[in-house]
Amino acid sequence: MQALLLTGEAHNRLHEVCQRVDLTPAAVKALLVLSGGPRPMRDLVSTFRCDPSYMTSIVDVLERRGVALREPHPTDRRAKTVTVTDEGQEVVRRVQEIMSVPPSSFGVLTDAEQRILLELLTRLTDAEPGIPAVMRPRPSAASPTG
Amino acid sequence: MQALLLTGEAHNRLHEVCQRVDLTPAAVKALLVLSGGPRPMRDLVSTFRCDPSYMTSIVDVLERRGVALREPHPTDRRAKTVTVTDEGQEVVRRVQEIMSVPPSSFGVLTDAEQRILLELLTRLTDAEPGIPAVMRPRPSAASPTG
DNA sequence: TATTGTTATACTCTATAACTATA
DNA sequence: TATAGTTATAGAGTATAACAATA
Repeated sequence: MQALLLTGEAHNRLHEVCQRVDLTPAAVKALLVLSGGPRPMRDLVSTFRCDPSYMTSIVDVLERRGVALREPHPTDRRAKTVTVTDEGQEVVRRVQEIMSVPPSSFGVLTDAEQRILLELLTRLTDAEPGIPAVMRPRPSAASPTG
Repeated sequence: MQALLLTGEAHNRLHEVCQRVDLTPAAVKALLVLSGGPRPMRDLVSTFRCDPSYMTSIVDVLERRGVALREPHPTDRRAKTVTVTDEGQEVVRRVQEIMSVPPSSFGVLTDAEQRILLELLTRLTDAEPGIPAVMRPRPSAASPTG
């Protein structure tokens, strides 16, 4: 199961990931959402419920880092779509690999208990509107660290 | 059960709490830890793994707001202990009351499932070092909002 | 010499206001 | 007139460096 509880070990792990891939936490989250397919900035703004100016600065980071690209929107000339580059997809894979290893504390639960926890959390997050699909819990083959 | 998953609704709730009690999120967290009894600044610094200068500014907020007090440490004259005032204890009660109502998404789980989730999360957080007692999950009489 | 805490400062994160271009 | 996005700027949040007092 994914490192869902951003507390203790998993919280530190997110910062570790950001250093490893040389991106800020906000940029990593935006990149994960974008890995599902190109989107106009305004979609990102509504997904993250942030100010448009802040999203501009986040996408600036993604472009400077070479992991995403602004492109003209096909039908609306005011808008720009943001697309993940090949290097960006590689970064996404690295992030998901690191974050999919559960914190070592998961070792105190049996496999059956981990499956139950996963199911309950999945239903819980499904019932919360506005959580992007890539950030919802889902199964993983990995075993706990530590 | 407490609003443990700081995602979606519960995340917004924390910000709502901060506005209601006129404190920053960091100050609320420090106040919760201090409600367990007076502590020297250095303890808070190690609990929150932050810089001492930042803890100085957080305790400044608590003192200006009248919810905590710096007092001389009984044996170490370099140190200061931080104590919650009566008004501070009242604020703690209000914070705990608001945060103990589970997000409405918990309504998708049966009571039995909520108890299982609580047990699993309790064991998980018990296995994570460095999480202050007041921030661990625990039972609550309240029903989900919404 | 090491530790507790503060001050001054700087850097990161995020929002507001004013603006351009397009719908 | 309203919407998509940018720029410039300001405000929170958090850290680093230098320091005073005490251990």
